[in-house]
Amino acid sequence: MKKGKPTIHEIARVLNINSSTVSRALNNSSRVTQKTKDKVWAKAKELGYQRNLLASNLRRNQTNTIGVVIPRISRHFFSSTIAGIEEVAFTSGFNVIICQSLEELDREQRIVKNLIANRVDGILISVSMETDNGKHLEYFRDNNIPLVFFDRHCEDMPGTSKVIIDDCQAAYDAVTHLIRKGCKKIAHFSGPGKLEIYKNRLKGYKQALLDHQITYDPRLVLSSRLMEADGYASAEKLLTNGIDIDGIFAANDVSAIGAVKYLKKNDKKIPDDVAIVGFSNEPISEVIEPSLTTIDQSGFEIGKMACDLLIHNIQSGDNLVHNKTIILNPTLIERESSNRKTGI
Amino acid sequence: MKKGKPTIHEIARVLNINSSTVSRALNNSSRVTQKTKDKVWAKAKELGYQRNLLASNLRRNQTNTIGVVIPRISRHFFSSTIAGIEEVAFTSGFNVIICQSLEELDREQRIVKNLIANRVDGILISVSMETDNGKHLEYFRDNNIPLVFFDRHCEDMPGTSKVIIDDCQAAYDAVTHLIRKGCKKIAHFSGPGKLEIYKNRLKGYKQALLDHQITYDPRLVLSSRLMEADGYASAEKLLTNGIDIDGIFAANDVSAIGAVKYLKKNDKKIPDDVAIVGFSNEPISEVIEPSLTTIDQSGFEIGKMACDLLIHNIQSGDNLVHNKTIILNPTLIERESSNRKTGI
DNA sequence: GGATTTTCCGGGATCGATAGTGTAAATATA
DNA sequence: TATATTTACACTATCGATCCCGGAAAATCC
Repeated sequence: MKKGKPTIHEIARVLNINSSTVSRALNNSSRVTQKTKDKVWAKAKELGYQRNLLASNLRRNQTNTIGVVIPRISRHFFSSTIAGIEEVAFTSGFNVIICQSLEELDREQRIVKNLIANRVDGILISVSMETDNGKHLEYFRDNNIPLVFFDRHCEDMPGTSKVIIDDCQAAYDAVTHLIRKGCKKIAHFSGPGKLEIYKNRLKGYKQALLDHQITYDPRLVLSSRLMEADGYASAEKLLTNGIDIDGIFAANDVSAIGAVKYLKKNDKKIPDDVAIVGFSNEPISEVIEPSLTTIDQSGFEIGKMACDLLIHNIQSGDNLVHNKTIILNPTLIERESSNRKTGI
Repeated sequence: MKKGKPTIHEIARVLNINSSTVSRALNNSSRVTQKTKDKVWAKAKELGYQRNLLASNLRRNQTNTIGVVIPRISRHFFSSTIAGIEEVAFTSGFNVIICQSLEELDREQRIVKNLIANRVDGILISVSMETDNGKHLEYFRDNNIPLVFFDRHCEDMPGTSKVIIDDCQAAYDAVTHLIRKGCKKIAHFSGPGKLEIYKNRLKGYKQALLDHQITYDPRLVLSSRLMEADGYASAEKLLTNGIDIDGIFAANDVSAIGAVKYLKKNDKKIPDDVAIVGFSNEPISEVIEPSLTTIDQSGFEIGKMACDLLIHNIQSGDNLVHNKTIILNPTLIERESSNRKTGI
């Protein structure tokens, strides 16, 4: 007979008290007697009352929700960050909306608009490969809504917090590791040049070569979107063009695995003919044969720190805290794909 | 000087027209002149107006949002379903809220409550391993909010749509495949007995044995939460207890891989000593050595169909459609882990 | 016991957008 | 020109919860 969901007014009507009192009772306000609270709680349970968060959020002008924008959830690194984010968010009473850009700027822009329309209290974002500026994110700065980058960030937004890893150092370590293992001609699979993280990984690559008196050869750097097929194609391109290499540093594991597959298929020995280092420590990198040397980014930690920072910014309401950058130091995980006998 | 975000009233005030007209103009209603629309659009852009979905949703009593509850996004199967879900949802103008239960009933209940409070228009759910009844989901049925199960469903909710695979048949095929390859003593790694899908996989396992005159030995069925460590432990348990096996049918890939790791470590040959079949076709199953024979569930298709069904139910508002069950037929993918020479 | 403070609750406005109805102006018709 | 009809917008209530203000009742004090 009553079709709609019960509201506080419904409860108020039945109990013959005012709806404000019901609201206060449900919120456990000190301005209501325990006796009244009990009555209200009982009746609410009886009617199956469920607070309408739309109304509540509208009135309070806050949603207790944070938006998370990532390229794709199927990447282990990102699902780890989400796990970290959710852990922190949950204990602080925040909800999380997860959105995937699928590496498309267009989608990312739509998502961001939508999060704004949904009035999230803050946003955590790791931008897509197509994102070369933060124009679509300016709204947050202008409206004083906290935003924290993690991992992939925009260089044109200086006044923004971020939690990143030292990509340059990580790449430097990876390449140095290959050099120590005796590699002289190291190729680098890089991502879209727009992205800071790939620029920095390239920078680390170059610096490592420089510091070890190896001349930088631009033909050895191949840019792509770093999917498995890209890694496969890049390896193929190098070998079929007769470009001689004895090591590969790939900017992610997936492309490294593509290379592994090509090399194995063409009877190249890993690591003895070509040693390989990936990036991100995807679970698959441990299982593949040979297992892949890679850089562990500890996504879970990054997620936790980014979310901590964001919530802190939300709760302090203080823009002065906004500009905080946390740089984590990733660690090299040595596995078979670089385990040569022929070290220095 | 103006701190808050602009509203339609703000636009109305500036243009000296009524806010309803602004609303209608922004919604491109035919009840407003093009001239007025142009003015409103221009001013909205100028002020950086962003519609407040909270208010809009409250007023319209619909959110254009569907809630998705899955055990964990890091599982490839689930991230594929999400991709399918998002594709369909997006083209129909729906937003998606993704939530992970992390296989905990407690979390699942909280998530569901929260989705209700957020007034989602419908919900897609694949329940956690701890979920043995649908009590926390009754609200949807009672309030006529569409709900569609996919993959993991509750048997105690007969009047609910679901998109599932024929787990029994898939298991039957998998075990028959092992038998054809010459296995006589096939172990089965099963999940929590509460879940329909694991019951059905066990059923298919038993039926296949029966149909091929192999006696069912309860000692060969090991239940766990099917994590990698569980598979490892299960394999260890079988071998150290001196239980002789020559085949394993695992109810998911992750546990199968645990077994692979244990067996390789203990110098058992796969597939000649023990042949293995997993379930789900996780990407890792293709990469591991030996590559894993498994069942492909085509998560993307399941997600698309489930979302289609849900949106149809939402838009028709018709409870008669609710009870629709779609059963997909999964396919066996043969790889090295079951590729024995010693077939029948 | 009267005055003052405290306690507890009611009334009404409000958040921002939208739907239904009302009304003046514009247009069409006679 | 007077009337009927359409057009284009204004007005107002509403969604459900919350917050500020104020008033009556109860408790406290002198």
